[in-house]
Amino acid sequence: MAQSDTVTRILDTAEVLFAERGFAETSLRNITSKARVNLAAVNYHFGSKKALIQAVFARYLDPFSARFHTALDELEAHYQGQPIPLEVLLETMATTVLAVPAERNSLKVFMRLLGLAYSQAQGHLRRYIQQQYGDVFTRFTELVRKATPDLPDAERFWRLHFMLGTVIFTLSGLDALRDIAAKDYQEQVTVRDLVRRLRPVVVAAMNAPLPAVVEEGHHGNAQAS
Amino acid sequence: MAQSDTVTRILDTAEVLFAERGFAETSLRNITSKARVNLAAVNYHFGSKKALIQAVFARYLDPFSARFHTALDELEAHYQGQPIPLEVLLETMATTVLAVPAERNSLKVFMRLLGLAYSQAQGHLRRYIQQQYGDVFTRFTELVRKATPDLPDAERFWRLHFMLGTVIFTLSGLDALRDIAAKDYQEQVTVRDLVRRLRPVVVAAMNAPLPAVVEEGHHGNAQAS
DNA sequence: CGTTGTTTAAAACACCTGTTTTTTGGAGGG
DNA sequence: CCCTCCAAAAAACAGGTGTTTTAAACAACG
Repeated sequence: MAQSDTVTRILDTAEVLFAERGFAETSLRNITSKARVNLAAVNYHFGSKKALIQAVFARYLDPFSARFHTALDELEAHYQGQPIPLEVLLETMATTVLAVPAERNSLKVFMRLLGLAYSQAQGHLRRYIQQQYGDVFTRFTELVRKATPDLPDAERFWRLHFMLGTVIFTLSGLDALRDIAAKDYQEQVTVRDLVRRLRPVVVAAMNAPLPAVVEEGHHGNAQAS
Repeated sequence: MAQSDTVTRILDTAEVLFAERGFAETSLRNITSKARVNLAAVNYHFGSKKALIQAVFARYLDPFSARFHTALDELEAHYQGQPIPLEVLLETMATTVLAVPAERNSLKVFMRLLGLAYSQAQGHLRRYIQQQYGDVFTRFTELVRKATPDLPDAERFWRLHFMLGTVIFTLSGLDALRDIAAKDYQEQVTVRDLVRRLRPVVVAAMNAPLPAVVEEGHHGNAQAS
């Protein structure tokens, strides 16, 4: 028991502290002291702080990836080659995301971590996630492509990322937003309530009319780099 | 010359490094050495690292706040009490955001900073921005309220934050996204191009149908804190 | 001229960082 | 029993952190 206990206690403590304060702002001593574990245990079991961070993510993303793959398998079997409606795809993804951390009641932590993965520079993390779980995302976007055949590829790409931003931004900053909302609207929102509000917004955004074509001629001081 | 030169050189260097690596990951020695300025100059001129961070933001947000107020003044004068259409409000905000850093060709930095302000914990920053520039945002949301009278207050609140997430997430992570997009779609996007794509999406999202009412009865294991 | 206040330079301060090494403890297996 | 193996504990390491202090340079003013 003593063996794995230390490892999971480190992971449990680390994910909470990371979610609360970010990676750079959380020291190994913060983690080990709160987990009542020796400082060297992190480097002993994980090798480095970077590896710890990746392990924290893997504990969420591995089950997510597995669940999502099987969910998509079932969808494809059910629709037998016909395009899966966009609403169904989005619903499936939402359900899977909500299901993964439900077992440990840590949906909030999971969302915060996702937000951090994108915002904190931490180049190694983005690379790790990309090459570890990129195929699930690729598979999903391919299904979305079949579901929205009228959308130009580039446009769909951007809109998917727009909506990714909406969801991650909202759910990862949920605590602060919830405080404001509760103060102004006497309403205690839950994550599931937010997902309910997000659904029509995301669908409408994906189905929005195409942007007006930009007039050629003076492609002026558009900022790059 | 020597007086203000040091200050602006610190600010110029700091904003770039902050945008690239975040606040905690950027040390004062990084800044001062790259700016070829003495280390103590930061604490001398700004007092602390926190104050430096706030000063970096103030240099963008002060002009933005001023410009946006006058732009809203003109809109209100033009529409004389009649509700200002949502598209006009959004367009005005976008124009103002784009106008502020255009003078120094630092739109990318501005966007990254906005993203960091929300994602990095840095409680002091959120508090500073809130109490320093909260009134502009309040004024804007009030105008949006008049522009969308059919939307329940809570729904509008959330949708505005959804769209805030979309914009900040997209524009602050623009470099990474641009790389992917360029690789897959042979398309070199500019910020202005993205804004053009964002416009119909945001409008459609704000005008999306209301979410289905949740069935009462079993308000089950919705996750909170 | 001397004095004053402001800016820069250099050094020191006290502390915290991730990581490594050394030492200790205690199960299994021969 | 001894001995190996693995985990934990304690200590040390080398370097970086924000901030403060001490010296020096320099302009402005009487």
